[in-house]
Amino acid sequence: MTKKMTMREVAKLANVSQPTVSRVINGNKDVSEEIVKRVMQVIEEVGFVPNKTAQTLKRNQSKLIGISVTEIYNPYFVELIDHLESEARKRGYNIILHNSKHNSILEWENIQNFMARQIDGFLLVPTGEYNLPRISKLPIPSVVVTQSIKGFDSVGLNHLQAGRLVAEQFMRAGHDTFGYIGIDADDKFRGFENTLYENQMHFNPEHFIAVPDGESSNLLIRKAIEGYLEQNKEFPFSCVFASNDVMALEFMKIAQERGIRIPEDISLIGFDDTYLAKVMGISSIHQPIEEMITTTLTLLINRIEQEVASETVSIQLEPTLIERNSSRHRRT
Amino acid sequence: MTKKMTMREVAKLANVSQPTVSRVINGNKDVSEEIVKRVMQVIEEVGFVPNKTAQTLKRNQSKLIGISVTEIYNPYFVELIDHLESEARKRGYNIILHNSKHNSILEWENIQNFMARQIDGFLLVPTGEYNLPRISKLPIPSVVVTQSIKGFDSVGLNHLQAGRLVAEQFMRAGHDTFGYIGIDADDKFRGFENTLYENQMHFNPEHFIAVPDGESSNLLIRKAIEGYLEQNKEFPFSCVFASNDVMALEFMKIAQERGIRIPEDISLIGFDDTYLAKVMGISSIHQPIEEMITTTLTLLINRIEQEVASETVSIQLEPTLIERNSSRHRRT
DNA sequence: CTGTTAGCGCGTTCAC
DNA sequence: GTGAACGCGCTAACAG
Repeated sequence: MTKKMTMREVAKLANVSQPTVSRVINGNKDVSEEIVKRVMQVIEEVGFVPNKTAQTLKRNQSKLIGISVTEIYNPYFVELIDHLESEARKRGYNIILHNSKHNSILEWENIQNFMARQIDGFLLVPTGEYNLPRISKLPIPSVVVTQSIKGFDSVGLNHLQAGRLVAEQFMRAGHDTFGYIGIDADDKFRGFENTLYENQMHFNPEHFIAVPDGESSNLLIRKAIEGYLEQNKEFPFSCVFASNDVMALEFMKIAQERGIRIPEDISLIGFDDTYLAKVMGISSIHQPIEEMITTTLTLLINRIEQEVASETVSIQLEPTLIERNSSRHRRT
Repeated sequence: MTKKMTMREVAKLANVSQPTVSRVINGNKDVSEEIVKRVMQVIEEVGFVPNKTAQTLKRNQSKLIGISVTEIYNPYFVELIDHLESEARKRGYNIILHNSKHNSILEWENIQNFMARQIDGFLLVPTGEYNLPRISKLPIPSVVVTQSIKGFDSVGLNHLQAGRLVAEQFMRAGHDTFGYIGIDADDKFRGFENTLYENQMHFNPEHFIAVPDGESSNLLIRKAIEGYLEQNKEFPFSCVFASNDVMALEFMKIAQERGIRIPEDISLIGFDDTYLAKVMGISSIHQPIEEMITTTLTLLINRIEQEVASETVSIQLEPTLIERNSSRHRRT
């Protein structure tokens, strides 16, 4: 256990002044080769690493970006975080991850902590509307990911279009009774429903399997679906759209246990196109995660570096439907 | 966008000196009620949050714990991170997450970054032995999780015992040809193999399906298993132990595609007891994650707070076998 | 080219 | 009880 080194100690060992060490580290050209070599030598030997916390204080920027997600048991968010970390690193930033667990109070605590840690800006998968007003008053920029919100910088998916893609696919395959599994009647549901209406089809509200809001707990999802089955004896539809892959997977398992064949008896399409869908052969709406991350980061970093507060930007990316076995069946 | 506040500005607004604000925030008793109220009032109004980066500099402790994992696509690590975050928060610490992606170079960079960010200590799921010597020379404490390493503070699972449990279960069910899917002949494999030998059974080395080291990529795992099948026409064993749930799941999928029934034709036991195993009904070795986290954090925080360098501690937790459908079949 | 000086926001002596 | 002065490790401005 060697001691923690400071620039002053390095300076002493190299027989130079402390600011000179700073110049060497920051690649300032105005230092003689001779001294650069001497200083680097010492740095190597003692394993000196500059104290970013002091740099932050001095430069008034931490090169830290916060990300607050609502949960991490949904593999979609894991992918998001993973890509974000790599991409941010490439651009010279580190990330601080916080999980709000669908809890607005916790979300606000997380953001306070972001502020305390002097992050330069943050990304947010919001728990709801609750904190948005205060967030917009914060002295640092933020971008909402996954959803697009008016009046906020945000990068999301065109959920209406996603619902439309699914509806069209189901209709094309000859279905005329439709099911939905999700938390509430959000945009992806509306896109789904509207498209059906536009085509003289009908979505029966009783075919909506409502899952309680909160973490993607397999148990809760299972309960919701089984509860639904108890009331209805069987699934009164020939195809179903699940609002995320975790729900789709759980539906598939329950169907299998009951001897319901997928896709022959019921076609299934999920959402997020996570590895769960890939492994299990579940058709799913693909979100362009990488594009989403690069777009989001570019936007955020622009806000950070040019403090000019211009109009808020709300970007929508386009979904695509990845077809796999779970919906490869044509009804006749 | 209000401006970022400092103690000095709060002090001015409350007509007190900056140190007084500091006292109020840190709950110092020697401040008159009157002033406490006045200062708190201002703090509320302007939304002041103390700058932790300055506190870190002054106090020489950041209340930050680093965690470096080798991957995050294995749900086991996600659970680990999630529990760690909550538990650390309870104890007044935040965490910084880094992913080494099974890359020792990256791992070292991550650790350097930890140092730069002034973390107080860190947890490590090591990529291998490569960085261990330098890590032990660092001026801050660290604890290895998931494995127990001699000469290091570490908290791991008794992998030998885990392998033993699986072997015993398979033998009890009447199997006499055994398969294994994993990266190399690690402890869990050795425990498995040894137990077989002790019982006059034989593990045929050709029944070892080797998966390349690296991220738990479903694709790589699939390739490895399919490659094995090509060479052997069929699986030459009636039961198989997979060294993590991701591999177990992939094996199960491939078996299903080939019409091999699980558990009737082949019994399957996985490792980590993640939600993948739960959802898919795969038997699995359970790691007591919560106990592991609390033990690890207690150890690390002790090291942080009492700088007395005593003997290194190496703790092994006991695994349990969770039986599900994938191994519920008795051979006769 | 290099060293001296000042100050980022905060906590911690010290006087008063 | 409260304020003035100092310093944590670093960068930036200015001398020389």
